[in-house]
Formats: sequence, C-alpha cells, structure tokens
Amino acid sequence: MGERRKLDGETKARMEARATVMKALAHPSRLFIVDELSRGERCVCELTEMIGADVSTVSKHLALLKKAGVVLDERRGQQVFYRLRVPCILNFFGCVEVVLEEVDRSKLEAVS
Amino acid sequence: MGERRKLDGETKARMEARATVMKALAHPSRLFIVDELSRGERCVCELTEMIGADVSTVSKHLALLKKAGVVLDERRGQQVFYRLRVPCILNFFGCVEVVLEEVDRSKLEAVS
DNA sequence: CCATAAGTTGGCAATATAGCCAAAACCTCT
DNA sequence: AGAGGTTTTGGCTATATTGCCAACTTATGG
Repeated sequence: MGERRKLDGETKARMEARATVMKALAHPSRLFIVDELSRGERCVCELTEMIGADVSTVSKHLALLKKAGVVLDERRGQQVFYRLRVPCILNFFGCVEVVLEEVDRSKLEAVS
Repeated sequence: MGERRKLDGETKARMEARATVMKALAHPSRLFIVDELSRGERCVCELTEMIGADVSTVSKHLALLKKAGVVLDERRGQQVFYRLRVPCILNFFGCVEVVLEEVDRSKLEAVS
C-alpha cells in the first residue's frame, strides 16, 4: 500500500478529453454564445450581429463548440441554426460565479 | 421592443471574468490537480511527483489556479499545501462527462 | 443562369500558453 | 552562518489560439 496515484496514460487521456471541453468554453465570445443559446436557438447571423466580430470568426467559434460536443447545428434554408446540445452546461456558470465572488471578496479583504 | 441583445461592455466584462476561470481549468494537468485536490490537500512536491513534470511547471499551474480563485495555498514549514477553494467546481465534471458521452455516441452513430 | 445572402474554409500575422532550465527565495536544522 | 530541501520567479523557445481578409460553398429568387 501507499502506492501514490500517478497521472498515467489512461488518466491523462481522460483529463485531455475534459480539457477539450473546457477549452471550448474558455473564451468570452464562446461563453456569450452559450449564454445566448440557453435562451433558444440562434442563427449565425444573429450571433454575429450581437458579438460584433467578423462572420468568419463567429463561425469558427461555433465550429469549435460543435467539435467539443457543446452545440448542435441545423441548416434551414440559407441559415444555420445552433442550439445547446447539453443543457447541464448552464450549471457551470452558477459555480463560476461563486468563484468570481470569492475572488472579489478576497480583494476587498486585502484592502481592509 | 425587438431590441436585440448585444455583447456590450458590461456583458463582455462578465464573460471575460468567466473565461478567466474556465481557462484556468482548461488544461489536463490542472484538471488533474483539481481532481486530486478534491480528495484532500496536497503539497507541491506530491503533485509534482504524480504529474511527472518539472516542479517549476507545476508551481506555475498552481499559481494560475490560485489567481483564478480555484485553489488556496498555505505554507507549513518548507512545504506549501494547496486545497480547493470552491467545492462546487467538482460539479463541473459530471456535466463534462455527459458532453464526452454525447460526443462518443455520435461517433458511433456515424459509423453505423 | 445570374445575383444575392448566409456560412465555411484557408491562410496569415499578432498574441497568448506551456514547459524547461537556472537562479532566487524560504524554511529547518545544526 | 551554512547546508539541504521545497517552492517560486525570470527568461527563453516552441506551440497553440485568435481574428481578420479573401475565396469558396450552399441555398433562394428572379
């Protein structure tokens, strides 16, 4: 006994898989997209106008989210609509907000 | 009415704050650290041995997690112990696993 | 078929991350 | 103070990410 856990191949592979999902969510525009899609499906043109970046940029963000399994796309006519694939993603942000509050709180304490 | 939501300054700032936290979690080694810390506090040397990277590398990962508000550190003698600051972080991974299962499932469907 | 609109893809330049080594900073013990 | 163990920081290179433009694809409507 006393064998210490290691970041072996299997564990590493699992962490890399998780990291792929987290990376997909680790960008302001993509977080905005997820937040917006939580209210319902949106086409690329709508998201593009809201974000105010080039269409190609938004398209690449969406492709990344799709590849990570966070969103689904569906073409209808000229437009492509995206929607959240996994609703539980939203639970993330509750905790993220808790973290942010902690950070704020400790900054205030540092002053006092 | 009909005013479309925009990624304005305030929203952008909030998304950037969230992205900082997500970025901190968007790396295999850091995810491993969080997973390991969920079992209890660990010193830098323990984590370093488990991960198998240079101590300086692990130390920088920990500094990043700390800056993002995910972990706390405490020096005791020569060693510095780290622990999770916000337990709800762990809820993340349940959902991440759901996403990963979705991705796997759609790959299987693509074959059939 | 041609024009137009919506999205995607390729390519490039700017920026950000990651990881190692070396050096400094901290602690403990003698 | 000096030795040795633990952690952080600085600096550097290699790699990855981002965002724009331009070119291409796909669908609609005349």
